[in-house]
Amino acid sequence: MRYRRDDVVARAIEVLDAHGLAALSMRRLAGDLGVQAGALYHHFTNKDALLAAIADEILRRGRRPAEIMAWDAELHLLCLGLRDAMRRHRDGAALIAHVHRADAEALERPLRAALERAGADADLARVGARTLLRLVLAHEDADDADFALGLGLLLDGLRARLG
Amino acid sequence: MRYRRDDVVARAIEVLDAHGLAALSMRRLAGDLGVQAGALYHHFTNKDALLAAIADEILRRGRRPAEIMAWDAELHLLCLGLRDAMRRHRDGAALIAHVHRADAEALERPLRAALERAGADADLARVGARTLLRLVLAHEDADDADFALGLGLLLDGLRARLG
DNA sequence: ACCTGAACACCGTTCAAGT
DNA sequence: ACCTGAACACCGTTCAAGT
Repeated sequence: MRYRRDDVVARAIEVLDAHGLAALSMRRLAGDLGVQAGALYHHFTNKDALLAAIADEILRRGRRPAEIMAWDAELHLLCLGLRDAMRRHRDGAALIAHVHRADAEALERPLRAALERAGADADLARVGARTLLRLVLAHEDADDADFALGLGLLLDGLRARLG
Repeated sequence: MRYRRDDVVARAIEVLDAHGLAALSMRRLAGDLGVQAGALYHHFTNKDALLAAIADEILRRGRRPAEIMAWDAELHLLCLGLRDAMRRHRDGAALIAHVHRADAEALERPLRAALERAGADADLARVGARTLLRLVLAHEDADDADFALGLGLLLDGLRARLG
């Protein structure tokens, strides 16, 4: 069989959903595709690059069109969207958290941008974005009420600084 | 050579500090001690148990005597203590975060207790403790000003609910 | 109580060579 | 462009047997 990069990502997401992140090894995925493990290195420079591509695809699928709204409502919606996207897949939060360690920038950018539009300075925008993102990643297993409570705590803190 | 459990933990912390969490394998640690890898399973049921013992020891070393103070000052101090303890070791935050995944309870308890003493109900105490802990783990690499800012955000949110 | 020796069932990664 | 075959240098874990 011959595959393109996107085929490999799609199959990797299937393995993830069916067997979890711990089972998603290069060898296992290759075996699933019916190719040798080394063949995957034609598509990705290493495993982290594959995981990043999976995270990209998961987040792309969960992306919704931007709307014009108040900054706190926007942050709320961004966090909910992120939470929904990652909860659609087994070990989604663990995967996103792993990728976030290597590239914090990409995930935090939309949150930071919303904070800056609300008048936050660079420091507050950066820290606020990071803290919100960590909150989302930390509460994957929490129910919606717990998540809303944690998010409310943080948004209150931000409101106290941004009016 | 013959070792006791505590010797192994102490040496593991040395390996951690010198070479990082990724290099801290059972085989490597055993080699460093001059024993076979299998010998470690006399002291720990598995690698996670070893990592938990390391985390315990790191946090034990960082523990300070309890003082009587306002709940928000106490939370502030607990978070600072946790941050200091884990920053004393290479990959300290990653190690604590890993152990926290398996046993969230132990690390969150003191934070939750402080929140309950402040009048928080069970939900707010649980979510507040978890969010604070995640904040500490998330900002290992941040400078003190960024950390203080993130912590301030959250404490403001808590103050708004607890008076 | 603590360790050896040896095995089992895995990993990620590289690379010359093939089509 | 994509894959094979085979190797390299590792993992965590188990367990009978030794002292």
